[in-house]
Amino acid sequence: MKKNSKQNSRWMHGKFKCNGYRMTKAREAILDILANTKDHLSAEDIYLAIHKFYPNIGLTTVYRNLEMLVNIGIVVKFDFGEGRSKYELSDHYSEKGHHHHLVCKECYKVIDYSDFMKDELNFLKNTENGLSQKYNFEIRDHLIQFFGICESCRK
Amino acid sequence: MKKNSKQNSRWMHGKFKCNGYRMTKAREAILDILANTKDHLSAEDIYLAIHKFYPNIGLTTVYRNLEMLVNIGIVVKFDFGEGRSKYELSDHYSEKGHHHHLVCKECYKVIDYSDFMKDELNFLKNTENGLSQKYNFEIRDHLIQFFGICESCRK
DNA sequence: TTGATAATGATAATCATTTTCAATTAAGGA
DNA sequence: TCCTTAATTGAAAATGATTATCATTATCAA
Ligand SMILES: [Mn+2]
Ligand SMILES: [Mn+2]
Ligand SMILES: [Zn+2]
Ligand SMILES: [Zn+2]
Repeated sequence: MKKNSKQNSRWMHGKFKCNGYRMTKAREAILDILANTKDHLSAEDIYLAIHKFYPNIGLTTVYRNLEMLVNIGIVVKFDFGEGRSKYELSDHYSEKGHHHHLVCKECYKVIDYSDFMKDELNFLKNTENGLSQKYNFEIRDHLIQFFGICESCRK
Repeated sequence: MKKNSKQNSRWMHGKFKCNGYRMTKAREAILDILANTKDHLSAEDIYLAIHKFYPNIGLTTVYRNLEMLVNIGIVVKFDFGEGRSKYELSDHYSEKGHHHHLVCKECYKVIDYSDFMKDELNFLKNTENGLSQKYNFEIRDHLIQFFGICESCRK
């Protein structure tokens, strides 16, 4: 596992405790993997990565913990159309910060972008206000994705 | 099935033929169901609806045809986080026109909206231009969804 | 150190979606 | 209308991701 395992476990400890959860090796390891990749990983990807260091942590545990981490808002789950979910640290806990995705319909490559966020914010502020009012719907999150063909698939 | 089966089959015929596909009872029926609902239906929903009129059309056929209809752009497939895909006539072939969705995280109710499309268009034009240029990515579609809590789940 | 209980792992079960393959059918020309 | 042929279909089995079970283990506040 990477260098900053210790730090991670520390700042997470609080978050976990106040939700009635315990800090375990598996959770530490999952967060570590996610904190040290720029990719969007499947449950199995994470399982395999962890398996090298902790061969006794099972795929089931990875699934269970990912669900929990998604619930408390530390991890985000995505469906890019591949037939299995991909996970990533949520904006607030990631170096990436708030961002969205370009998804290649051909090879499923995913590109993070955080350009034009000023425009987005502007658009969302107005739209979210209007929608939540009109439909009496309390908006919590938004999902924005662009689908198309990536550079290498175009050649 | 509903009244306008005949019309549907007619305007579709052309689209199918020029793609090398044939017009079959199953396809006619699927389009009929989709054209006459405001809901977002799962493959099984569609299968069950068809089954009343054509008890010999199987779920497999529904899946196969939905995939084909998605490929030629007549139907759109959505993942609202429920664990199974939902289908809807694509904007161009639906009375709804271009729209997006509010999805309740609690009960998975889906609300169609087509408000603030002027703002959206404005935002997208600029953003899509910038992104496709910067990442050398040919944008084909966009997905915008708002997640939150619906009126009845809030009570 | 200990007790209550959260968490785990191996396994089996679910469940949506696909694959297989032999039988059927749509469509265009004779 | 009749034929030919390739597209389409249905039943059944297979796949593959995710979840449920349950006995065992680990965490952590007291
Ligand atoms: Mn990302
Ligand atoms: Mn819709
Ligand atoms: Zn690609
Ligand atoms: Zn709801």
